Amino acid sequence: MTASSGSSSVLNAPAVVIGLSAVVVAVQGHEPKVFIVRGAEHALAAGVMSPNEDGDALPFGPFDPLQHKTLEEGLRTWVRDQTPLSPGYFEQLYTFGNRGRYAGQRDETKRVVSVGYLALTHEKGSVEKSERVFFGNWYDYFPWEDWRDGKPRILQDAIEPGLKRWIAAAENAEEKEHRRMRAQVCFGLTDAADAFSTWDEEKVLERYELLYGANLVYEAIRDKGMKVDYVLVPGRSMLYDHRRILATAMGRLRGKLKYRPVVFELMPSEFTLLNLQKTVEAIVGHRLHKQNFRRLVEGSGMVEEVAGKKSAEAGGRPAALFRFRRDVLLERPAPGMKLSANLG
Amino acid sequence: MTASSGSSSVLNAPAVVIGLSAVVVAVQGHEPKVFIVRGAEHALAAGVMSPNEDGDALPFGPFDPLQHKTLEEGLRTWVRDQTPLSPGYFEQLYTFGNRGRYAGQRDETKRVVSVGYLALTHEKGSVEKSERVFFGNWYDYFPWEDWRDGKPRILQDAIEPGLKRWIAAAENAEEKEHRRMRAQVCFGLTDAADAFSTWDEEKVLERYELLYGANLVYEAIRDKGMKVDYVLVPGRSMLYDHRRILATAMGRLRGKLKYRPVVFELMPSEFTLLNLQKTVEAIVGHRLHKQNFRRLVEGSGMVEEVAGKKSAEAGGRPAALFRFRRDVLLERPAPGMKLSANLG
DNA sequence: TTGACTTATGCTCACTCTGAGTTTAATTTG
DNA sequence: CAAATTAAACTCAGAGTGAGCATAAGTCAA
Repeated sequence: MTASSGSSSVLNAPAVVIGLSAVVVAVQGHEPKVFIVRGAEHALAAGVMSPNEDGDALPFGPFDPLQHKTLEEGLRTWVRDQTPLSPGYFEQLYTFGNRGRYAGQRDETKRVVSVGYLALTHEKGSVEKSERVFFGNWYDYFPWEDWRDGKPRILQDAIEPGLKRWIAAAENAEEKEHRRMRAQVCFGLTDAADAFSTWDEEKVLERYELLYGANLVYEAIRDKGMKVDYVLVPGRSMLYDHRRILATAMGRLRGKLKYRPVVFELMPSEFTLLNLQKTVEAIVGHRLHKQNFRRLVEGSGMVEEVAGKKSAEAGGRPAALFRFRRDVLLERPAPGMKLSANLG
Repeated sequence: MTASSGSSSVLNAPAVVIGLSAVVVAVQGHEPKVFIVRGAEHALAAGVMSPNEDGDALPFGPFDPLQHKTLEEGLRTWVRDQTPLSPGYFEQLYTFGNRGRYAGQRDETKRVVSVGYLALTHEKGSVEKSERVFFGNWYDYFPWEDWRDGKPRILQDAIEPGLKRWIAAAENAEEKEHRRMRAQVCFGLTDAADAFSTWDEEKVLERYELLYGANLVYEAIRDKGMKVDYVLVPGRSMLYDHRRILATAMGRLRGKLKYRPVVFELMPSEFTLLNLQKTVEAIVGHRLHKQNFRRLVEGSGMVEEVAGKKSAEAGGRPAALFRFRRDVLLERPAPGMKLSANLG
C-alpha cells in the first residue's frame, strides 16, 4: 500500500460526460424487439456523431446533473423525448468506460462513460412504418443467439471458422490455450468434434466481447481503425458501444426472467399461456415444453384465470385468459420461472 | 415523442466527476469483513471531505480518463494504493448518481457519480492493528442482516417500531398503504402479528434504502440536514454513499454465491468443507444443514479432495482437505450452490 | 486407558420437482 | 362431417431436497 495519492483529487480529476442509453424491449408477433433510433439527425442533435456517419442506435442522451436528480430520471427523460413509449420497468445494466469504444466522438478530450439501462414495455408504439425510429428484431443484431429453430447455421458457417482462425493466429502457446478456453466457455466450441457442447443463453455479452476481441464484428474494425476486408460474422452493427449495451440487456433479461416475474412487463394485461410461453421463448432464445411450462406458471401463483375465453388467436380450442397477480410480490421473496432447455 | 432536444448535446452537458469505490470482502474467523479506510486524512487527500468530518469509508478515488483505460483499471489502481491487498476477483455493482447523497462534497457544482465495485480476496492483509485501515465486520454496519443466531433482536427492538412509526406518519391512506407494502416486502413486516413472515436475504439494498427513506439511519439525517434527535436504528454509518454501496455488494454477493462459484475467491487454496460452509454462512447470513451442504458441494464437481488431512481446526475427527477445481468453469455453464435457509 | 465430547462422513427416507410424454376436449377449416 | 389445430388434464419415472440417524476418528480429562 502506497500513501494515498493526494495529487489527484476528486475536484481536480478531469471531467467526464455520462451518456445514458436505453434498451427498450418489447415482444411483438413472438419476436423480441428493441427500440432503434436510426440516422444522423438524432446523433447530430446530441452532438456526438460526425455528419457523415449513420447507423442504428439506442435512444440515448447525456446525463445533465443540473436537470436530472438521478441517473434514472435523466434516462427516462431521454426515452420520453425519443420514443413514443412509456415503459413501466427500468433497470440499470452496466457502466462502460472503455477508451476507444465510443467511436464517432468528435472531441476526444472529453471521455464518454456510458450507463446502459433496460426498459420493458408492451406497447406497440405505432411507429412501425418510420424509417427513423422503429422496433428492430434483436436477433438481427445477434443472429447466433436465436436457437428457437435449432442451432443457428451462422455458428458453423461463420463463427466457428472465424474463432478457429483467431485461435490459430495466437502468438504463443499460452495465448492459444487462453483463446481456446474462452471460445469453449462462450460458444461451447470444442477441439475434438465440430460440435458445440454447451450453450449458456445468458452469456450474450461474453460472446459479443469475444467476437469483438477476435475482430469478427464490425465495431471492432471500426474502433481500431482497421480495414474492412476482414471476414466478419453476419449481424447488424450499431453506433458507438450500443450493441454491447444491447448484449448486456439480452443477457440480463434472460437471466432475470428465471427468478423475477419480469415477463409480465412485456405482456398485455390479459394473455393466454401460449402467448406467455412464446414471449419467454422469444427472450431466452429456445423452445420450451408446453405442458410443463403451463404447469410451472399455473403452479407458481403468479397468474390468475379470468372468466372470459379467447379464440381470435388461431384455429383450435380457445385458450383461457390469464392476468398477472401483482400481489405475488408480497407473498414470495423471489417469484420467477425456472426454465430448462428443450432444443429442437 | 418530442423532437430530439438539440439544445443539450453531449459536449455541452455539464461535466461530472466519477468516484470509484471498492467493497473489498474477505472472510476471517468465520466473519464477513470489508476493508475500511477511516479518518479524515484519506478523504482529505481525495479532496472530497471537509476537514472536520470523519468516519468509515471504502477505498475510493476519482476516475481519471487520462490515466485509466477502463473504469475497472482505475478502480484497481485505487485499491492498490489504499489497501495492502490484491484481490483476484472484481465485479462492477452499480452506478449511483443521486443528488444530495454524496455529502461532504465541497463543490456542489461538480456532481459526483459513484460507481461501486465488489472485490473478493482471501488475504489477511496484516493490517489488523491499524486504526486507519482495517477489516471491519460488515454486520457492524448491517446488524439486522445477520440471522446466523436466529432473528436479530434489533428487528423487534428498533426496526419494527421505527417502521411502524414511519407507516403511521404517512400523510394519506394511499401513502400509508404504500409504506406498509414496502415494509412487508423488505422486512417481512406484517400487520397482524408482530412476526416477520418472509426474509429475502438478498434484499440488503432494498432494506437499507427503506430505512434511509424512513430516516432511520444516520446518513438520511446527515444528507437531509436534519437534527440528530431522531431515534436511529443501531449500526455503524459510513461516509458519503458508501454504506449504500456496501449494501449493494452484500446483496449481490449473496445472490451470486448461489449460481457462480465465487466463494472460492474467499477461500485459501486448501480448505475443509466446514470451513467452506462457515464462509458461505457468514456471507448469506444464515446457517446451513451440514450434511446436505457437503452432499451438494461434493456432488457439484466444484471441489476435489487432496491427499493430506487436517486436524489443527478443533477437537474432533480431522477433516479432509479440498481444493477448488478451476476447470468446472469449462464443463458447466453455471456452477454454483443452491442454498436453503435453516434458521435457528 | 477409558469414557465423554467433538467433528467428519456415510446413509436413509419421504417428499417435491422436473422432463417427457399420453389422452381427451373444444374449436376452426376444407 | 372429417381433418387439423390448439388447450388442458393427467401419468410416470428419475433427479433433487430437507431432515435426520448412525458410525468413524479424532481430542481431552479423569
